[in-house]
Amino acid sequence: MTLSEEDYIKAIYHLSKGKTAAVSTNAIAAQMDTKPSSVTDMIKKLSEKNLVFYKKYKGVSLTESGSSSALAIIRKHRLWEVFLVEKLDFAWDEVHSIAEQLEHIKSEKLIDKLDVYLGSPKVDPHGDPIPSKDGKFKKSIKKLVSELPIGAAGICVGVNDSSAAFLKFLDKNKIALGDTLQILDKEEFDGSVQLKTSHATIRISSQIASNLFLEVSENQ
Amino acid sequence: MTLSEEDYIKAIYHLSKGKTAAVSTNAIAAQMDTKPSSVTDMIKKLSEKNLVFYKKYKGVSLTESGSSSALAIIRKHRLWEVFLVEKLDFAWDEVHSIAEQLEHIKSEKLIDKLDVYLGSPKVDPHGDPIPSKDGKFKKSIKKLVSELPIGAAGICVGVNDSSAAFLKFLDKNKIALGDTLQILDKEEFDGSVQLKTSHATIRISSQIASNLFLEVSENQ
DNA sequence: ATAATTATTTAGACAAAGCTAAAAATATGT
DNA sequence: ACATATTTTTAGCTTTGTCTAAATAATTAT
Ligand SMILES: [Mn+2]
Ligand SMILES: [Mn+2]
Ligand SMILES: [Mn+2]
Ligand SMILES: [Mn+2]
Repeated sequence: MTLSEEDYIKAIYHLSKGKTAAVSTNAIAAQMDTKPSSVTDMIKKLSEKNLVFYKKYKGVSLTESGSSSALAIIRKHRLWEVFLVEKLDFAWDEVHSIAEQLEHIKSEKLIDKLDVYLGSPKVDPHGDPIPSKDGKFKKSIKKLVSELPIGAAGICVGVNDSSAAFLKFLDKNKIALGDTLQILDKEEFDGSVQLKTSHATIRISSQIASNLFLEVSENQ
Repeated sequence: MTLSEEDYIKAIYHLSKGKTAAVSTNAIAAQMDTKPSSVTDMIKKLSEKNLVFYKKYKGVSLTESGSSSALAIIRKHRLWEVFLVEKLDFAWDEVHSIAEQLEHIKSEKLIDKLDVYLGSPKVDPHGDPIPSKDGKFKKSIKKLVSELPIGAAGICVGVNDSSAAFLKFLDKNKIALGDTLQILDKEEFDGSVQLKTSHATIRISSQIASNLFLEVSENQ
């Protein structure tokens, strides 16, 4: 598989995650920041290699083989992210683009040894689960503050929008990665949320609430 | 610079190291395991980008810019090799092909942090020097046993030929990476060498002697 | 000084991955 | 149901990096 094929397979995986329907050409083009015509070309190639099911005009979905390839790439991506943050001291919002490159390094032994070296982590620095070597992982336990019910608590593991303005807001309110946060109240009218942080109780707007991810315990 | 351009620049660097003459098209083709016509094509592109001096039929040599690019890639290659051996516990003869991929990852910050994490090593696992960020390094102090005079001693840092047969020979004679070896005598007739190892005094053939690298102190 | 050999370059082709513009299929609104 | 809009595909072109075969330059041998 070429680097580009790997990125397409990964994009298709992420787009079909959750949903059951086939993924559309335009959706892939948007995700990959490329043109629909290029996507059609690539889809044909992936179909030829039995990585996707493809019916003209009917969208695309991963085969068994495509799905396990996607999981292998995601495993590499997230293990490298852990390495960058834990060992090289990168900030969690700097590692994605580097891991986007490292995920394509070809050596099974390298990933096995990296996994051992990192202590076989189960989640990456953004709270996303790391698939095991055979492609299994706990279903995502990462939720937006806006999706959680009153009373729910969790560990802050990431943001949707990592703009400077938003990160500044978190800083000002002393919210950091790893902090435990609890939802005290939700205002139905405007979607604002009353949040208990490690330092204070604050009220955040619905925009903020739908940008902040918490890792919550399994049964939420 | 593309991955392929980087590999060509590195090959030209290695081929012109030591020698003053320009590097020939055929030499590059042999080193890169490709065809001379492909080399000519690539050389034109590199020349266009001012990475090499090129005169038709007269060979090629690196410009200042080409040379510093080569050193940056070599720095990355060797730092990753140190990482693989020191941190991931790879054997020194397994790391080259993986580093051949890792050397192309683009992120200055990544290499700076990797360097710090490894304690700014000065040599790679094969005894080759690691250029500093600004492209400086001690000239190679790695010599073949066959090139050294009687009396010289050094640390075993590598082999030319890593065939199973040769590695088996080293194993049988209890010669390992990091061992100190000393040349006790050289036979002019057949080039064989009497060698003091950590465990015994042995006689090695000229083939062996020209396959075994020692790191010797600067003034040898 | 020629002739033969070797090295290098050119010409033309191909596969991968992308693009634009146009055509065809599907979906939507009235 | 039909016209309009949207989505998807096709056709044709570009760039990068490779190849083979042929042409040309440089070197070596007689
Ligand atoms: Mn990628
Ligand atoms: Mn991640
Ligand atoms: Mn390389
Ligand atoms: Mn090395």
